[in-house]
Amino acid sequence: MFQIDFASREPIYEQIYNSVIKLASAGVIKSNDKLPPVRTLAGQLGINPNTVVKAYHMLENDGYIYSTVGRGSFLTDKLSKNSAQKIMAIKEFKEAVQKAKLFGIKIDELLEIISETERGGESVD
Amino acid sequence: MFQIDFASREPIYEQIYNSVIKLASAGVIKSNDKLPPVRTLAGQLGINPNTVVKAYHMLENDGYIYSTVGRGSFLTDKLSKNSAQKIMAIKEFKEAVQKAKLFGIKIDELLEIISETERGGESVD
DNA sequence: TTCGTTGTATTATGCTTATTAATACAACGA
DNA sequence: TCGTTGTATTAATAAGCATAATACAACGAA
Repeated sequence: MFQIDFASREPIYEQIYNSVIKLASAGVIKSNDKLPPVRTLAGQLGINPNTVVKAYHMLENDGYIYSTVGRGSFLTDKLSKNSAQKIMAIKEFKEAVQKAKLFGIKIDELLEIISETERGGESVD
Repeated sequence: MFQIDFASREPIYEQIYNSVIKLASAGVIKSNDKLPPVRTLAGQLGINPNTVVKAYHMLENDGYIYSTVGRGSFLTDKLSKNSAQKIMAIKEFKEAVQKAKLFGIKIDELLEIISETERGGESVD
């Protein structure tokens, strides 16, 4: 479910953080769902448990998950499928398209950028 | 003229690089304008000359400035106001795509938004 | 209660990158 | 010639990321 790009400049703990948001946004995981235990996820990804801990702490700090010793880490409802953040992202994308148009950037260029991003980005499934 | 955020995760040399593009985009600096000498800028920003050198080298590599020993560093015409704005717009568009991806927005949705924008913008009557 | 599960905390280490430091050299123009 | 300025080099320092190895604390089930 989680996938890490070790070549990326983006820190692993941040990739995990983003993965949780992506998975929640895509509806793959939902409120109150349990995340993999730190040791388990670390094992699956072949990384150090501390790195997972760091990501989980960030998520908890931001109110996206809550953790209890002995039970595990669970999604809050802050990351429901149609969150305000998703709406914001769409809005910002629209603005970026407008601005690009304003400066005479061709549609083909935008499409090219999107497909580049697609190739470069990590897949989440 | 240049401003650095020491708290930012973005490296200083990268901030300088982006500053030059932004300044050109805003028309504050123009083609053939001279940039501050590395030692001067380093002094003003309170950083090491090598850091400025790194930024200037990147800019030169990308064809945005040209440098001559004894004379200084100057803007090329690749960074005229319009092209600088275009470069900025592309950067912002890339960021918007990344963010959209983060929240699980599908490519099809992005394409749809683009074509909507296209339809809306072409209605000239 | 015991025991496995799981989050949390700590300390040390290695690695990479960013930045600084201190010089020296080379080319340009007045 | 001499000040200005870009370039090059080598070393040292600092910060962030990740690993390693443990230990402790709380929860729930048997």
